Amino acid sequence: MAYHHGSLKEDLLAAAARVVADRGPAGLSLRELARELGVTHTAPRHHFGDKRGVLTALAAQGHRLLAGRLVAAGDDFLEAGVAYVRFALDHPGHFSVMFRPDLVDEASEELRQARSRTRSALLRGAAAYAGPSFTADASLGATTEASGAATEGGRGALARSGAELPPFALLAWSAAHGMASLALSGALSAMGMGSTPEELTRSARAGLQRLTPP
Amino acid sequence: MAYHHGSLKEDLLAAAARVVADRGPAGLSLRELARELGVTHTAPRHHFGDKRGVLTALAAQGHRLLAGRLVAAGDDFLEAGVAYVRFALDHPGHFSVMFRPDLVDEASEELRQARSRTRSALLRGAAAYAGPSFTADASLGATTEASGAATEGGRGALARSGAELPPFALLAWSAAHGMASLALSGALSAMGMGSTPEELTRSARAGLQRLTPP
DNA sequence: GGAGAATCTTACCAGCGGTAAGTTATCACA
DNA sequence: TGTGATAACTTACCGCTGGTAAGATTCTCC
Repeated sequence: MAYHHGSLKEDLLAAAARVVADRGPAGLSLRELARELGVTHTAPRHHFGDKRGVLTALAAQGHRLLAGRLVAAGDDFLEAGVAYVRFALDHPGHFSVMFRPDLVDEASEELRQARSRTRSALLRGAAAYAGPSFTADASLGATTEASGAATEGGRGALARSGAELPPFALLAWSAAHGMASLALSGALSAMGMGSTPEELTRSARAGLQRLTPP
Repeated sequence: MAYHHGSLKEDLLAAAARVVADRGPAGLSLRELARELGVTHTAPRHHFGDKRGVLTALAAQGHRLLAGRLVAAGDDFLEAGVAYVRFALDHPGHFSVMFRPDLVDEASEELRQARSRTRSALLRGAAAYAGPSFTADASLGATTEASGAATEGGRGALARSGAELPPFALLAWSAAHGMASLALSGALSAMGMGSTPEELTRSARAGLQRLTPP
């Protein structure tokens, strides 16, 4: 066994995603991860600092993935919502830490940047749906990795002032988020409302269609 | 100090709700709770078995409270949604374990009964909104504590088959759940969309109003 | 007042996250 | 080519946690 693992950082992240996916963030043990990868339990510390660091990196990676999917859905509000749900089902490990500020390092610059992309994509979708009265910044740069922190200048009213996010947009985001959360946590089945991913996708689309812009 | 604490079970539950409310389920330490109440760390075991047992009791208590509020909101679909969000904000400790089957003891009869009340209340609200084409059982018995397990007979189509919950109802529940979750986890503020409880309540009402029944 | 059950304690175990200090490999550069 | 700096990883330790087993104390009720 080589002293240098080679790709410990990536492997740790991938293993963490897998474990979090089926045991939740609380069920993650750095020592177990390290054992699995054949290193001692202090090796991860070098790359991520501590457990919080691992979850932070996972969240950032997730935000980059999600933002990419939302942008790929284009200006279609419905498809963006569906894409949100599908992302959660496809990457449950990432999803379950992405919107949990209590679990991550809020000071992480990597996380802030990644999260800002998701935020922009969400606002852009809402703006497109709401019509010309709201305008979001078009230059979201969803694919450039090292694009630096998003600048606040040159944005539309919607993108600039989050607090004034129109209720329908907040509700739509909440709906997609809630549906994904309920499904992933197993609450849907526990409440006797089991659904396959396919049914859930259909329900999301059908439900969002009943939501009218202001 | 008396050997018998007197109300250890209730006190433990109340303390647990408080701790979970501001540190999450993972941040709960039975030992810390026991210290706080002046007993040794094995005392809780007698009442709840283990940590999972505490969270299970908390979830069951929460479901009874929530079901009560939903029933109190009557057949008004909008108000039920708003009540859902308000409940989450009022009882964050309870709420954060109620829809997390991974954290509780699924075999608990107390939990099953409590959860069944919430389920009935949710379905009843959806049925009332959807109109006479869907009918939910009227005898939900939301106040009788020892009513026993809900019988499956004599229910309307909506209440009987959860999988066929109409998309708009699932979306509405998801929206209320998602909004509450995002607010409680701090994700709303983290994404730059901070909202006070009052704003959130208004947004929930305004958003749900944009949702049309089939 | 005595039997039995409920309630709580003492003593112990393995596992976890985290820190400090030391070892080994790789890489940049003379 | 070799050497010094740095990155990558290890060993050894700490306190805390949840959980179990076995025992002590108090209450209940006949």
